[in-house]
Amino acid sequence: MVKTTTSTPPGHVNLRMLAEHLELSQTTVSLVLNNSPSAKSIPEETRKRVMEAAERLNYRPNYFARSLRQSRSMSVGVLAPDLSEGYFTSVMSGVVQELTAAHYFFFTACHDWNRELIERYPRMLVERAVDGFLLLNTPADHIDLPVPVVAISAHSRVENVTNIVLDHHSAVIQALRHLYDLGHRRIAFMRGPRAIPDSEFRWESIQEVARELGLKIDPSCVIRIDTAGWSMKTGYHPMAPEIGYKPMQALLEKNRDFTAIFCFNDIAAIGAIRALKDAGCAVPEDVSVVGFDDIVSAAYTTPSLTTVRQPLMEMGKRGAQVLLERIANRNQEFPAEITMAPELVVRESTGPATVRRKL
Amino acid sequence: MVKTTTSTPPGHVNLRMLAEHLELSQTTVSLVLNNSPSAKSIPEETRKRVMEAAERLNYRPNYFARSLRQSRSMSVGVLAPDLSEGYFTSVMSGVVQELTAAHYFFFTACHDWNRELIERYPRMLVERAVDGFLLLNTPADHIDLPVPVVAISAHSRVENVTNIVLDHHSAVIQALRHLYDLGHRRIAFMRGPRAIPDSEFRWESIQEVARELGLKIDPSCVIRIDTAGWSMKTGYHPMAPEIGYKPMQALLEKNRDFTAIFCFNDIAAIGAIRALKDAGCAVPEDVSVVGFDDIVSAAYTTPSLTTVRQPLMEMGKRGAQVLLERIANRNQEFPAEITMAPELVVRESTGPATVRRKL
DNA sequence: CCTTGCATGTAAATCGTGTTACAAATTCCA
DNA sequence: TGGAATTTGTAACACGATTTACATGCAAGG
Repeated sequence: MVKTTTSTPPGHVNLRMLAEHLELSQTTVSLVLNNSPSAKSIPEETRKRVMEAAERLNYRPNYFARSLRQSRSMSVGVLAPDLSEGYFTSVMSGVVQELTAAHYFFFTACHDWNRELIERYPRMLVERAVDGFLLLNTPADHIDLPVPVVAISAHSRVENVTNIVLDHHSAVIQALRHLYDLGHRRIAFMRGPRAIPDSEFRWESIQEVARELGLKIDPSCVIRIDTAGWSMKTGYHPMAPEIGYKPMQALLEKNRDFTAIFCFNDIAAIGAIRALKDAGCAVPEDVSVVGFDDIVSAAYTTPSLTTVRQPLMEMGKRGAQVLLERIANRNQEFPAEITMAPELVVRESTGPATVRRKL
Repeated sequence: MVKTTTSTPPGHVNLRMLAEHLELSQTTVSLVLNNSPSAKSIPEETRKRVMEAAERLNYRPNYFARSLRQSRSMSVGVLAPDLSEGYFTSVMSGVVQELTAAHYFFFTACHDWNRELIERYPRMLVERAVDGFLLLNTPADHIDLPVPVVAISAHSRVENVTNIVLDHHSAVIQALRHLYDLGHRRIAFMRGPRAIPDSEFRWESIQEVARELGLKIDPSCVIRIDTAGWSMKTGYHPMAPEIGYKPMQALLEKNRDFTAIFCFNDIAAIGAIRALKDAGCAVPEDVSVVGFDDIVSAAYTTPSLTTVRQPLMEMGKRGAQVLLERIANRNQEFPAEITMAPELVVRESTGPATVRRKL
């Protein structure tokens, strides 16, 4: 009995077959198809024959053979904490546009904040010969890779890494100025988890801007998103609003002496609003809430979210552009940091500070 | 002058170098490392030497050479409409768990409902020798692929495709029964976009169940999510709540004679609630809203969403399991369809039907 | 007549691994 | 002791495209 399932699809034609069909050598055909510089001596007539035959026989160069030879894969690795709502989704929508246009595909790897995975996945992807890396919200400090790396929302000054960062100072100024102008003086803060690179930078900007505005930060009004227990293995979705609900609830139990809260991101803000509501606080009448990111849902929640818009899609787009640029011209200079401008979007979750009765 | 930049990283050791170092042939080394059956004659002593040297020299087989030879890639292709909030994110969280555990990576391609891309991307990924496909929410009718395919939330009876589907009949019974028991008799429906495979199946179940319950469906109370204008190229995020906001708004302008609405998904429900609120209708006092999916945000919106929980993560998990199973045993029987059970989650967006004044 | 240059290509090496077919040495056994 | 079987390995090819180095024929120029 004959094997009926061949590994290559039946009609699949390779370079040798194409060359035989044309009664030319593989070299000639290859040179023409790749429009190689040393093919300039090949007459137009032959070129045309080759192109037509390739088209007609539906010739597709074997991806692995080609990659083996050129040692490049036309694909990049994307390293992210998780496939969370909001951040990942928004950034990637920009990334996808650019990569697709350049005929690049991408591998996604989720490290789930696991230190070991943050180091292992890049190595595994290098073995798969990705041409470059896109790091989303992932510390790049201890990563040493033989290919270009672009880190979005990270701040590591590492050779070989281009950082795409937000102007946090400007972001914080806009948010706090807005609250200040509404009369808020006692503002609570929900800091981001330690693992996220932006967290510390944002917090430093907050302290700085608070000083500039003459705002006192009451340590008992500062809470922090806790990543303990985050794990995809448990099936727990890491970026659920719960991350904001819990700390908000904890804060409300010990201290209600604030009229506004500045949350680390929109997801957490949605959770925080829910916690406020469950505790009998109206938003924005009793407490104003400011989020961060401006995810797509932010405009549709009730109340809709006042938030600092991070141009996530543009950051993804820009990041991918730079990466592709760096891949194409490996030995060229490249920017070490690109700063993007945030923009405050005022919606319903903030309002004038009112003198409240002690709840 | 000597080339200083070699294509392979300096310390990178290949099979030849490893063999030379061991003073053995490449064959022997290869046989041992792959634990090939014809290697059983190689003495334990030699095996051990080989393994140790490979470990010590940190030998990594070249991915392309290996794939070229074996024509398999240890990666699968994921085809989805977009990287939307909710659906994609939830399903993929399950998929990632399984693939990662099996040392598989995946390419993601977004077809954006473009017919041509739905056919082209699979071909491109086949060229990259993915070992199988996972189709998310994507029609598989006209796809003919030489590798195993698992379609999640599609209903195409195509040879070679395993479908992971929800029991829509059960889902609709639970939702409509719930509304019926709350006294609702005039129920509006927001149908899904034509492009999404689930849309028609869901709608058929709705008509069927409505008959069973003796509910009349008023055609003027049936609206439909419109995909016209969805496009990633425009930067418009396809799965924004806006998809529900607009049709709801349109419905309210011409007809307010209903006390509940059953939305195609949670994202649309969030948009619909917003539209209701903007039109002066309270949820659930004036209109009850039922969503579909139970995305992570559903529990945190205001009001929180009554919705039919689709076990998206489990569907992704199960889909990936089946795919890996099929890849491992190519010639084996496999299930053509796997049905998952939905579950109604009652929250705040539904309440008793009240006799309302004509608005 | 001999060299040079150009046009038009081709043979063969290369990338790194997996695998088939075979060789040399040793042991076994009647 | 001669032949078969087993052990221990190796040479060489396949995978499919790219690329270097070289070949051939022909015209021009000295």
